[in-house]
Parts: sequence; structure tokens; C-alpha cells
Amino acid sequence: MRSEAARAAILQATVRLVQDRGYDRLTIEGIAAEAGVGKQTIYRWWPSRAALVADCLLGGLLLRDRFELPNTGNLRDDLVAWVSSIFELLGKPQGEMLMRSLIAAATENVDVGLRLYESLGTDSSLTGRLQSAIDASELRPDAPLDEMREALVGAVILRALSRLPAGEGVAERLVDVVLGSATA
Amino acid sequence: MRSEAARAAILQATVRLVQDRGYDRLTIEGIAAEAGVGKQTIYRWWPSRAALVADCLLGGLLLRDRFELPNTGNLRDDLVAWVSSIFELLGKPQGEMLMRSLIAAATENVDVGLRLYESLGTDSSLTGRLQSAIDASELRPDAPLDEMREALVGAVILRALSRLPAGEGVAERLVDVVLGSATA
Amino acid sequence: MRSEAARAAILQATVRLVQDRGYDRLTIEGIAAEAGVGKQTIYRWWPSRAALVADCLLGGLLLRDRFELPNTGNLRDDLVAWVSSIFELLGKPQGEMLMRSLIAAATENVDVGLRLYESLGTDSSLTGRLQSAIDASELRPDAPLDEMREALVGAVILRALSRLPAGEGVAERLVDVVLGSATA
Amino acid sequence: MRSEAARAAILQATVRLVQDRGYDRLTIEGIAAEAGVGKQTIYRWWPSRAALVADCLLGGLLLRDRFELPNTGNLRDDLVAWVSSIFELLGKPQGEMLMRSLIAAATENVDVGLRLYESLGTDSSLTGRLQSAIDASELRPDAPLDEMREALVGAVILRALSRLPAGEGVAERLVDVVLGSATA
DNA sequence: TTTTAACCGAGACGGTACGTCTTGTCTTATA
DNA sequence: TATAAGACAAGACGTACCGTCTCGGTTAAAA
Repeated sequence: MRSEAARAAILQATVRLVQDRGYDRLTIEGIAAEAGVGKQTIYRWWPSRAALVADCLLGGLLLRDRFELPNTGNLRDDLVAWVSSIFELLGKPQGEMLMRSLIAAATENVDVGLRLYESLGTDSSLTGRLQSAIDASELRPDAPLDEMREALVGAVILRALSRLPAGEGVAERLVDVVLGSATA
Repeated sequence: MRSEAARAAILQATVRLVQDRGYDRLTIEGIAAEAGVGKQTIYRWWPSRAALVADCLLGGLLLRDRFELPNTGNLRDDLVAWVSSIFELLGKPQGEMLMRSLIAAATENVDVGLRLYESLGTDSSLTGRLQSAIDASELRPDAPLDEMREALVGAVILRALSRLPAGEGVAERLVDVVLGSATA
Repeated sequence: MRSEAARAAILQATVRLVQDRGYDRLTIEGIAAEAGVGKQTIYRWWPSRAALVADCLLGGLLLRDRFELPNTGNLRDDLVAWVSSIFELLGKPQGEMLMRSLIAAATENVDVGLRLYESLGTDSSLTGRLQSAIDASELRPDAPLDEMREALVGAVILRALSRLPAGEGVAERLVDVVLGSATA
Repeated sequence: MRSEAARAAILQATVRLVQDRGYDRLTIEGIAAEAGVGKQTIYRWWPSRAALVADCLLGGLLLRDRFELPNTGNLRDDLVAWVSSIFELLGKPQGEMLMRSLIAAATENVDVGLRLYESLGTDSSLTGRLQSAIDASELRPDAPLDEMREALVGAVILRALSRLPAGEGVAERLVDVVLGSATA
């Protein structure tokens, strides 16, 4: 019978440590100590620290609602707001580190990678928002939604890797590039 | 006086080991052994293994000419060919591992990140190619080149993280998304 | 819960290596390899290689019964036999190296020093033998036993440091010097 | 052409470092730095750090005149004074460390060992003093001077290894033990 | 109700790699 | 041409974690 208390403590400890020190300084021993748990309890349920991060991400513990994609009826505005909020996070040292931690975890774990691939680990509202834009005739019915999403999310990931601050207008231009071919 | 022989041996050993086993199994001790070099000689000149990878990338030792961006005069065809060749590499286990290795290194080292940011670590011909497309009136003079590049390269990075095979037509649609707003 | 198997393997490996190569070429890594043990298992229980040697000495693993002090009823003969047997050991390269190893360890570790101080690391029968000589009226009741022991053992230590072969009659003269003032 | 300045600087640096930090923390690199000299200059002229210490000892740089054996005409008093002065040195932390440093060096280098063997590294006046005691009929003509010296010096060495403070009367009793058989 | 089997915390174990330190050799440039 | 300066290959240092493996000490279901 699995102990739910232990499970929760482990995931929370993981979140705390990733946010405080980053993925590369995250250790199983550190998590066990922080969670007040034996190492074996971690190894019993997760195969690697990357899988732990994946679980945190899945449970919404790492990016919960941070980047809710709004739906005001104006797709461009919504996307710009969303991208801007992410860029804002990247502007803070801890936010930038968190994003890089997720990317690092993704290089080791498919689940994390897939989770990022669908809108940056958030409740993948991006696909839904684009689809609803088609329904509202804001986008052409044959717009390549997947590729648009990949371009948008990918640009954000790449920005995080570059560690460059996103200057004025970057979010707008990025959204325009992505929407360009697909708007009426 | 720095030994050029040692420097070259270290970089080559790094390239070999990254390609064979991936970044996460790359160790300083392994590099030193492979290069026939003392560990201190590595630590004397590089602060971390990520910096070593950055140097390899800079020296063109890791991706040299792998993704030469052609210039046939037709921008769309050129970009599709370039993206396709990258997708092809990602289809092979070793190629995928190499790309993920670079991304992992980028999460630890700004230089690697910047190098990826400008066209995927290749001799950043992408910017030049886009500029020449403006000159040839293939693109609008005010096309947001940087954001176009970010979207394109970012999509490729993200694809690597997702480990999903790039299906039929993905390269084309991706290029079309990116070029959409800027052509004609 | 400490592993007795590991403890024994480590001490035995230490003994073997000290005897084969001497204290100055004794390394923690070498002991760990020889014992088939992780380095941390050594560091967990001993603070230094000198402490390891002290433990071996204490456990009788290094000089066990090598220099049993006989008790024939004739103190002078017994001491001469004992000193001679030590000089004989010092005549062999390995024996000399072992003795110098112990002295070297003693310079770094009090316990080894004390163990040498009381009769050369052997089960300190020397004090007992001298006491029984008083009881048998072979020595004056007020004979300064401690100083006699120090003089005798010290002379042996010093001989080991000098690396000079102990010539004919040295053992006898040494014992006579030490016993001189204390024999009826 | 050997640089006398370098030679002196090296020996003085050795003395300083041995006295300050002890033999086990004495390194060739440290000496070179302290002396403002290249390492090669040391290796060119001395085979090991123990040989360096031997040279310092020989040159009187380490124990110069520290333990001058007096000659008042009363052998016992002279020896007691000499042993007491050594015990006094051993009572100070730095003096004890210095003596242990010499012993440690002796385990690695014959010259140091021999130097200790003949009266503790001092200008070997001990033998001379004993001889003159014979001449003055303070000792029997056939007294075993060598063994007496070994017993006395050895006891002091051993005391240093034991790190035990020499209590009241130890010096006297020690001298009496050694002189016992040879007086009157 | 008692057994028993799984899970728990704790942490020792054999290992690997870390980044530092020192060794003794070598090369360079300085004077 | 002997130096100081210091790079080099080698390898030990002591530390940090890895993933596996006992330990006893709770639980909770099965007997």
C-alpha cells in the first residue's frame, strides 16, 4: 500500500529544490532528505530524477496556472499576452533557471519533452485556443495549427536557452510571424 | 605556454565522446583518458564540460557543414531543404542524441545556448540567407528576420525535445508558417 | 549497521600493503582497491591512513607474536633474546621497512606512537616481565622500570632509523646498560 | 654554475615551512614558492624533500645549538641538563612537531636517520662528552659508549613519538639508568 | 486475532566522478 | 647557460551521489 504522504512530500520537495537550486543541482539524496523520506522510497516509485520532474510537471506543481492562455476573443492579443507573460518570467533569474531546468529534464526524459512540446508544460490550452480561433474564423480553416504551435513554443524555448532578454515588441513580432500566413 | 597538441586532443576526444555516448555520460575523467591528458590540463583551460562542448561547437567540430543552408535563389525551397536535412538527422538515434546533447549543454552554458540561438550552431548562415532574400525581394524589406529565425530554429529544437518523428510535410508547413507574413 | 566483512577486508588489505610497499606508498585508494571496498567505507570509519595502521597494530595484525618476550627466569637472557630477535628482523629489508613504516605512522598518529612506546607494539609484556623480575629479586624493588623500558625500546627504534646493522654483542651491551644500575 | 643565493633561499624556506607546518605538510611546490625559486632548481640539486631536510639538519639550520651539551665536569648533571632541555622543547607544541618532523624525515632518508642516531642531530658532542668522562675517570674505561648513547637518545625519540609529557624526575632516572652500569 | 507481507525511515555498501593538489619532467623567456 | 615560471601526464586526495542492499519498525490485509 503506497503512502500518499510520502508521495506528496517527495513531489513537493522536488519542486522546492528545482525552483531553489535548479535541475543540475537536484539530487535524489537531497530530495529524500528534504522530504524526510528514505531513498528507497523514491527509487521504488520513480526510475530517475527526470521522471520525478515529469510527475511534478504533470501534476501542475511546477508551472501551475502560471501561463494561463487568455481567451478574449482576439487571438493575436491573447497570444501576445501569453508570450509576454512567459518572457516576463524569463526576465527573472529564478524563472529563467526554472525554464532551463525543465529543458534540461526534457533532454533526459521523453515525458518532460512531450509536456514542453505541447504548450510549454501548461494545460495544453494552446491547441484548443487555436482551434477555437478557427471556429471563430479568426484563422483559416486549413491553418497548420501544429506547426504554428511548434514555432511559437519553440521560439520561447530557444529564447530561454539564449538567455537573451526579450526586447520591446519581440512578443508581438513573434506572434505576427506565426499568425501571418494563417490569418484571413 | 599552452600546448596546442593537448588542446586539439581534448576537443577531439570531447567530440568523439559526445557523439558516442551523449552529453549526460560525458565526464571530464573520460575526456582526459580518451585524450591521453591529465585532468588538470582540462581544468586549467575550461571551467566545465559544457564550456568544452561550446568550444567544440565554435570550432565547427560538432556540426561542421552538416546543415549547410543552400542558396538556390528560392528561399522557400532552401529553407525546406535545410529543415528537412535536420529532421533527417533527428530521425537517426545518434543524430537525435547529439542534438539533445547540445540542448543539454546549452542549459548549462550560455555560449552553447547562443550558438544554438543563432542558427543551430551552424555557421550562422540563416541570418545571411534571409537578408539576401530581402535583397532579392523574396521577402518584404521590413520582415522580422530575427523572430522568423527564432521560430524556425525553435521549432526544430522543440521537435528534438519531443522525440517525435517529423512526418510528411512538416518541414514545408513549418517554413510556410514562418515565411507566411513576410512574403509578397 | 557496520559491515564486519568490510572492516576485516580493509584491515587485512592495509597489513598486506604496508608489509609489501611500506607506509609512504600506502594510499587509501590502494587499500580500497585491494580490499574490494569503496573509499567512502574507509573514510566513514577511519579518519586517516595512520589511524588504519593504528587499528592494525592494536588488532595484532602487524606484529602479532613476532616478538614474544620469553620468560625463562633469567631476565638478562630474556631481554637479550628479545632485542636480538628484533635486530634480526631489522636485518631483513622487509622487516626494516615495516619498522620504519610504524615509526612513520607514529609521527602522524598518537595511538601508533603510544603503542610503540609501550614495548614496540607487542602485547606489552615488557613491563610485566620487568615487574616479575622485581618479584623474583632479579631487580631492585625501586628499579625505574619505565625509564628502563624507554631506554631499551628507544634504542631499538633509533637503530631502525639509523639503518645500521646491529653488530656482534650490541644486544648484550644494550641490555647490560639498561640493567646495570638495577641489578642487585 | 650553481646559484648560492637560490641554495640558501631554498634551505631557509625549508626550515621555515618545517617549523611552521610540520614535515607532512611540507611540499616541494611550497618550498619553491616560499623561496621564490623554480621547482626545477630544487629538483636539480636535491632528490627529495627528505634530502632537503637532511641538508638543513647538516647545516645546523634546524637545531642549531639548541641542545648544546654542557661540560661542567659532572657528567650526570650535564646529561640531565641536556635531556631536560630536550624534554622542555618537547613540551612546546612547535618543538614537539619539529622533533616528529625530523623523525618522519628520518624514516624516508638515511642521512636524517644517521644524524638523529648520532646525538639527535646536534653537533654530535654526546660521544665526545662521554669519552671525556672516561678520561676524567667518571666512567669505566670499558663503558659501552655507543650503547649508552643509543639508549639515551632513543629514549628521547621514543618520548617524542609517545607525545607524553616527561614528568618530574624522568630525565634524572633516565640518565641514571644509562650511567648505572658504567659509573664506579 | 494473529500472522505476514509490503512499505516505511534510515543509512551502509561498492562504485564513479568530482575538482584540487602535488609530483617529477618538460619547455619557454629572461637576464 | 642557469633561472623563474609554469604547463604537462599522472595519480591520490577527500567529498558528493549513485543505485542496491540490509536493517528494524509500523501498517494493513489475509488467514
